[in-house]
Amino acid sequence: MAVVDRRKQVIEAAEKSFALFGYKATTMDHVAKIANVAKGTIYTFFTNKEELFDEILRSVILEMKRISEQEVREDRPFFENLYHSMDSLLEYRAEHELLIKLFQEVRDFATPQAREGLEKIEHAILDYLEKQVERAAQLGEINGLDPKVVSFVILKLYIALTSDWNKIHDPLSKEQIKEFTRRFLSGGLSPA
Amino acid sequence: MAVVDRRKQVIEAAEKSFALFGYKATTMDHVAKIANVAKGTIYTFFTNKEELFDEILRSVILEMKRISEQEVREDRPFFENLYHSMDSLLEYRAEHELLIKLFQEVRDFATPQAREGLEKIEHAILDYLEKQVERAAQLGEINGLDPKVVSFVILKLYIALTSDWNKIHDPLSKEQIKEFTRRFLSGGLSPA
DNA sequence: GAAATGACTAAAATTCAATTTCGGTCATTT
DNA sequence: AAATGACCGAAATTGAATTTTAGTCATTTC
Repeated sequence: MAVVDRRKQVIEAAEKSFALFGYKATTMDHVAKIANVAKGTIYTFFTNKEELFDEILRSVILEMKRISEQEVREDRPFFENLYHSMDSLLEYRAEHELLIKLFQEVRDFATPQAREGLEKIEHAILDYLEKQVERAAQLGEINGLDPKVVSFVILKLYIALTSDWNKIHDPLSKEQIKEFTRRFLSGGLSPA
Repeated sequence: MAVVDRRKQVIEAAEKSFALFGYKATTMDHVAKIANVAKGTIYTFFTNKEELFDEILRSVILEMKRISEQEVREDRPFFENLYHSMDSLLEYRAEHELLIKLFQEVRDFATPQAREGLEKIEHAILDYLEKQVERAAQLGEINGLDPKVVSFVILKLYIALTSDWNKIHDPLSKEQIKEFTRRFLSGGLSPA
């Protein structure tokens, strides 16, 4: 198109700035500058800073959904799909600049908007996980425990192994995590 | 005894004050006042405020150990013992004034000493849990997954169900938690 | 005349010096 | 020898002055 797409410019600038400086330290003036746009222009597309942030989050969530769906094959067993989904999801979570920055911000400054943002992402993951769990339950691949609780516990399990664990021990390798979750989720603690 | 036990007076005063005001808001002057003792006297027993706090923590940990051991019968199955231990432990954690105050303090002020205190307690629980898990593994009651990881995951599972869950949903009843953990730990997600 | 601008405002955040609080000491008292 | 509490310096708190920033809107641009 002949005229520049200012909305896109704003979004791209905001993506960069939020990922680089986090929510609090991103100023609307700065976003406008990077976007090569006057500040007022931002407000013709987004009612305020939080809305702009929301837009970025929405696209992150969409991207995460796309990534994890890539790993799912309808004909593969639930555990296989689950492992690949969680693995790529948590890798994304651990490597995406914006998410890293938001984690830091929550830890160091407790910025409410950053916390809420991460909660939204976690919620989206849970929603998606729940659907997979429900499907597996219907196919009789897993037992009938409440899918809401099951998906919640699965997510917490993965976070425990990939991140909480590292606060007191050396990180587990991907192979160790895969092996542990496979055995733990498929048979619990019962002897083989 | 004829002479008053000043050490005991100090400890009791500190227990009260830490439980009532948390770490940061407890002043040595105030502890001295409650204990009916001059401030200098405290320093003949404890080198500094952190040491005094540590003394209180140590007795809390001892009390938790006592409580959870009360629930363990060598002749009962591992899962039974585990459930009763965790249940009483987490109930204690949720009801003990000092621990409640420390959780608040970590949440609201991020006081390092309060955080470290809670970490010490969690570590003590993990140590104890690990021993139970090792014993059960030796008896062939559970499989041979790494006891360190298993106990870590068990603790995280209980915390997920008894406290994390409540941040987004109505609390689960004790019965629901018991039933879920029993089925989940003994058989994973596999169909019955 | 619709879209874009950027100077402007009110509110929020930051700074910093003055003041207060508090952990820890130690000369004196019991 | 044990206990005390006035005292000290460091750290935390306060609040007034200053700066920053989200959001507005009269003006300009195309």
